[in-house]
Amino acid sequence: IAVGNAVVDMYVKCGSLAAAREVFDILRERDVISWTTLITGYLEHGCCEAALECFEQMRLEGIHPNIVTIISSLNSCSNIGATEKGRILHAQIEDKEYFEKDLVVGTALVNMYAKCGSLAMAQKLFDNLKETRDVILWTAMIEGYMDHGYGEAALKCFTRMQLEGVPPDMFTFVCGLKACSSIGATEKGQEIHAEIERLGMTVNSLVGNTLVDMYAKCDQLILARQVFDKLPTRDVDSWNPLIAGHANVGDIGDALHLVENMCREGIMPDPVTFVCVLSACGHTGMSEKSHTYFEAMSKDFGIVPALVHHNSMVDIHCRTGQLDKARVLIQKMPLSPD
RNA sequence: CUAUGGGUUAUU
Repeated sequence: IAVGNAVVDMYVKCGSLAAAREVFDILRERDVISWTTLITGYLEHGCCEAALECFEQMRLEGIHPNIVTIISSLNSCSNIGATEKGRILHAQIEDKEYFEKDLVVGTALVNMYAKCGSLAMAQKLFDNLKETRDVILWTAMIEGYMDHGYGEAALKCFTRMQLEGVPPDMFTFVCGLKACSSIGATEKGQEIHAEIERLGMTVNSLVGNTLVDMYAKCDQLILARQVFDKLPTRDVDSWNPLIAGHANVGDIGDALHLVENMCREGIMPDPVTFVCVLSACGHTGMSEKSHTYFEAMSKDFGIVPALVHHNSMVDIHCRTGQLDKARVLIQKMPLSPD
């Protein structure tokens, strides 16, 4: 049975969920590890509903979930915002008081409640963990506040973490910067920026790109540009926030210049770049130009317009009062409108 | 050394 489980796990880790399922289905015996391996496989492939169905199926077949199964399933709930199911899983933990104080279980619970927007519950469990709190737990809590519109609370949490002597890592910095973006806290952003510089973490492309995004979202385009210019490597994800920043303040000309410069450096626009460009058209009422860019997307750059792009086109025509045209666009969409 | 915890950019 351990060999069979290892084979299922191997296929999961190789990214072949179908093969994993096939082997799982012909196993002569299945234990809690077989099921948990499959459930985690669905989770890792983003099939969270399937993962949760699998959890139910397992119970129907009389296999009792253990704490690992629960942690994995809590993650599925986090990813799809399945609060009720998450609450039920939480209640199903045997030795709940014991496991709530376990860092891994506690973090999975805090993360689940935070992602589902039950911040009070997340905070309560977080407080309960007291001495053992590590950077991952802190980051889950900060991200929860940040993602639900509580930028101030997120920053307070970020500060408290440092006061308690837990050093932030790149994930924490990214959350802190996003919290600044969400409330336009330029000064706090600069403070965090200075710290990132001190630690030499600007060489990390994720952190560097997030800094550009933070300044751009705070409408500090000059500062955004300064960070951008100092990035050791620039990819499309470094250009996009800068382009979006200009697009959002209505600088369509500057936004387009940036796109040109990017192309000149050999970096091709991606679907996000075009959302920025189309959004800029919307903000400046350029409904005619938008068709040019929309067509160039597939013709010149080989990017198949996604739903967001079609939605942007609809938005542009609504903003310019061309509701009839917007209606036609919706009707003629090659994708099903949302 | 068969399964388990946090991550960046865009439209409404």
